Amino acid sequence: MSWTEERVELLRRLWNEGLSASQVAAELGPGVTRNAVIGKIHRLGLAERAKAPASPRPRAAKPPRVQQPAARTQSAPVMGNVALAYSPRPVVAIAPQVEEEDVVVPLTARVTLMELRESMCRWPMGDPTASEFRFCGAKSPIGAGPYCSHHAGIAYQPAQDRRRRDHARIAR
DNA sequence: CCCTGATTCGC
DNA sequence: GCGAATCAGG
Repeated sequence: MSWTEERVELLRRLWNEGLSASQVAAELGPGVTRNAVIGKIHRLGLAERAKAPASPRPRAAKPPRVQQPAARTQSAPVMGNVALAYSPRPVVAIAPQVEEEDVVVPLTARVTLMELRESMCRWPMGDPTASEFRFCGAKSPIGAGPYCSHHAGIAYQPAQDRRRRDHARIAR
């Protein structure tokens, strides 16, 4: 890939939005590294941003906050074609309202590609083409394999045992 | 270990 | 110009 005008503009916008280099790189698509972004940022001379907090790590949701805004203030009605409007992914994870959904073995984290670490289970969950696509994300043994113990158990089964097993639940 | 941006330097 | 490798730091 190359730094086309569009991509540079996107780079500028995202960078000025305050996204980190790695986040910008992720938005620009696979194949773009944070180094590439940082390099370009410097070449463009857009280094120091308005605010460059040293390490704005997303804070893990802490709030036992049980207070509900009595009536959520209506957000202003959006007008016009909003389909193409840029809407940055929330930098801070939404408070994990741990629904009782997947109470199955691995207390999965459900991570995005960006959030995926080497130590996390890469078991795909859901439609890879959908934006909601996530990986299991549960902790997987050090350098053991790509999956957590639960999914490893599913992935690596003796051929016989696997015959005609329930293939329905791909996302599990 | 996770991450951040900055710099260098061969290509 | 580009960006991987590296550095320095939280």
